[in-house]
Amino acid sequence: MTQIAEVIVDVPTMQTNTPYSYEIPPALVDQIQPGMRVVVPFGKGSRKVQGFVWQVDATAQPDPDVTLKAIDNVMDPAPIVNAELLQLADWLARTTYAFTITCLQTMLPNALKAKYQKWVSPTDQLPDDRRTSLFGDQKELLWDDSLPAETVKQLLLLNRQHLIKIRYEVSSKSQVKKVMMVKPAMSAEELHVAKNSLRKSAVKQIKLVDYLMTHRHEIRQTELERAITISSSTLKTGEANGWLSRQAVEVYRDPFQTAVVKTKPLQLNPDQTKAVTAICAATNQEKAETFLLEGVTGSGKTEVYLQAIANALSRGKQALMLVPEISLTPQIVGRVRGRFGQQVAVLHSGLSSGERFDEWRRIQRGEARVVVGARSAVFAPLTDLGVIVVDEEHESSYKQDDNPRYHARDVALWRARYHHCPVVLGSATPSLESRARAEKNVYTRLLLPNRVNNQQLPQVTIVDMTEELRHHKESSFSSVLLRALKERLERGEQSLLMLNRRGFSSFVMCRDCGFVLQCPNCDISLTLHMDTKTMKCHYCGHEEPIPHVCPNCHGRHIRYYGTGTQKVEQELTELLPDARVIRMDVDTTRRKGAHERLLKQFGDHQADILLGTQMIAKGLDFPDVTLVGVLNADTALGLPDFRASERTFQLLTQVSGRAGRAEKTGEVFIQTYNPDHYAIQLAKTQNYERFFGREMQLRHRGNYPPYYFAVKIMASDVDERKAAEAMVKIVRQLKQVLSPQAITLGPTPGAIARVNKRYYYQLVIKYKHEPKLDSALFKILSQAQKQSRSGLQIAIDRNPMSFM
DNA sequence: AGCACGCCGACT
DNA sequence: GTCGGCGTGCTC
Repeated sequence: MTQIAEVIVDVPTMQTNTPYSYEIPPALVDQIQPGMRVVVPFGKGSRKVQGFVWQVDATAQPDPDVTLKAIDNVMDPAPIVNAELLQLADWLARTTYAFTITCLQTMLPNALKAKYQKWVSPTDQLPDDRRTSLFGDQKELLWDDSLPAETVKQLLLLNRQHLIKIRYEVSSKSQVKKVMMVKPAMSAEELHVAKNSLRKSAVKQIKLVDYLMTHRHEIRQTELERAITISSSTLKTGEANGWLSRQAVEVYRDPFQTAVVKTKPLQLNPDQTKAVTAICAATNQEKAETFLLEGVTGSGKTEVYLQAIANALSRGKQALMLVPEISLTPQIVGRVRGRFGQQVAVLHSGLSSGERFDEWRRIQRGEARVVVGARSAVFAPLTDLGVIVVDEEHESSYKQDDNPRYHARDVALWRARYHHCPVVLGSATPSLESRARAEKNVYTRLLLPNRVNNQQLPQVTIVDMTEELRHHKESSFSSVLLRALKERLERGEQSLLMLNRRGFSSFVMCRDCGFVLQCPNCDISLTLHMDTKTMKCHYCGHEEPIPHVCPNCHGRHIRYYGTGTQKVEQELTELLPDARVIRMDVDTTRRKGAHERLLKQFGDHQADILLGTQMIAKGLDFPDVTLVGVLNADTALGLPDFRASERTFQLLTQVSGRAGRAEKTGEVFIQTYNPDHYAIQLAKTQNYERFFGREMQLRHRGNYPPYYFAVKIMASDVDERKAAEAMVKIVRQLKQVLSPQAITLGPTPGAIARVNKRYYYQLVIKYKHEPKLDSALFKILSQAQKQSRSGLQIAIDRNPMSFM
């Protein structure tokens, strides 16, 4: 009886988002297992695509109306997606409205994605003149986008006449790095004999034989060549003569540049001990308990994580620690590696695709038992988890903003249930969702109320900028902040200056007519960049020269407005000419490693002031920083989003925590135009509990999460009318299935109505219990697929991070 | 996605 | 009368 494999094919569409049945050829019967990649024929002709074996079924009842095709090839000797991750992919696809294939690909390193190539070759029937004009003396021709249109036309015609053959090649992008190793293949005595038969002039060969006689272990070919200055041809001769053997050995690319300094567990304070004990108990009892670990900056959360991980390891289990990308600094990685050494694998965006793949394989093979990484590391192929840590659990970067729109925290909770292990959600300012669950005892709350060594909380001053504006000329710096900065310079202490968000600043406006330079593709003003002397669009990347004359009224009074980091830097050098300033924003950290380099410079006291965007608020530990200034606390508050206050509070609390460590008390200045706003007032005293209470009231009153679930539906099209029409149709359709309790907001144009020449419309639905919503949304997606040819795109975001 | 089929306009 | 334009439907 023929066996049947259910295969998820690499064709990301709604219609193909289901397993397809294939016959397993007899030769592959005992090889094919779920989770392996295979090559299958798909569609008409001989087109081949990659697929994932979803299920192998010996007793499947195939649809008698379709004749099954057979699997072409197996791409892996063993499954690369285990049973757990297959199940997870299925769950992800169902909960995020994404294709199963997209979910599978998201879980795996990019190196395992399929690479497709199409090759054409002439048949015997192809006339010789056509053959030479197309193929020259080549046997095969690569058919890709680089082929001229004329050639493509010809090839299509010839294919219709069956005069050429098309071969589809599916391969893995992955490249296992190999190095050539050399080792002696003869005994020292035999080599001695060989040496005597050599001519005196064969200097290099004699050198090689001498080396082989005295060094009996395996060595890298490149190392050997360098050590005794011989070339590879000498080695080849040596191999031919049987002196040595060469072998290509698989190696891992080592992403760690720095050496590890071994560290010991630190002494815990009573609160930490309580937390560690609780987490360890859950690990030991194999209980999928979720802990919410609340502790301000400097309260020693990391040490709790490390000891919980150590316990899991001591039980023979593995551990996963998620950290927001932005905080995944060498400092934090070093701390984990210092404790657990070679067992640690790190996954973050700074790795090359090869390095990432190698780290992934180390995990897959069980060589790495602790994984530290950003969002996508939540899919690390660990098979026996003892604890999962999600640090800074409130961070919005845990949510992926394209398909699959998953939240790493949710995936972590899923995996914990699967592995029967605890999850530790750590934060100084938990998300309202998590804190609310702790309130209802769904999560176990663990508190670290004190800073280690009882450090003082910083002194926070709120500076009313409207007041400042009345007394002084327009400046990014209030007089109090400026005075404080000068003091630090005199005392040789360091300061952090944070500018809230990059985009809302530094635009160009004409003083005469009020014209603001806009992006031609998006509905947003262009931002001034002094370094490149251009105007840039932060959404589509459009770039154009800085105008000196107003394009609208041709007046010459065109001026810069707002504050960007560059402008502040300039202002700073004017106000404090002696200060050494490091600017850190998306522009200065774009290059690989730039982020770390700047931080190291600052840590080494090569600068007095670190000026930057949000990225300076996270995961930095600089003991000599005694002043933190927030230049514009409320840019986020002005946004029409239900999470605006939460974000502002979190950011201010976090950045304030950067001031003053050890014996030096820190000072914080928060400049704002909304000095009485509760998010700002409560950040001043770092009173999370009061903020939580206040914000929950507002969320309750406004029917917002966590009291309501939400789903956001976005439609976009180059034709504005089509996007709007689609949205209207969707609303009408949804209203038929929704109960009267559901609340719909919109449809409205997107916060930025046009991005990259596409118009955006969106709709948010708030609901508590809508059993028919899910299937209605899937129906909308499959209907939209039919229109996708015309350019209409529909995206669904469940539990969106914002309603904008 | 990508391939084939199928139905209308400008050419030998 | 045909070539080939791209709208539509389907892929085990």
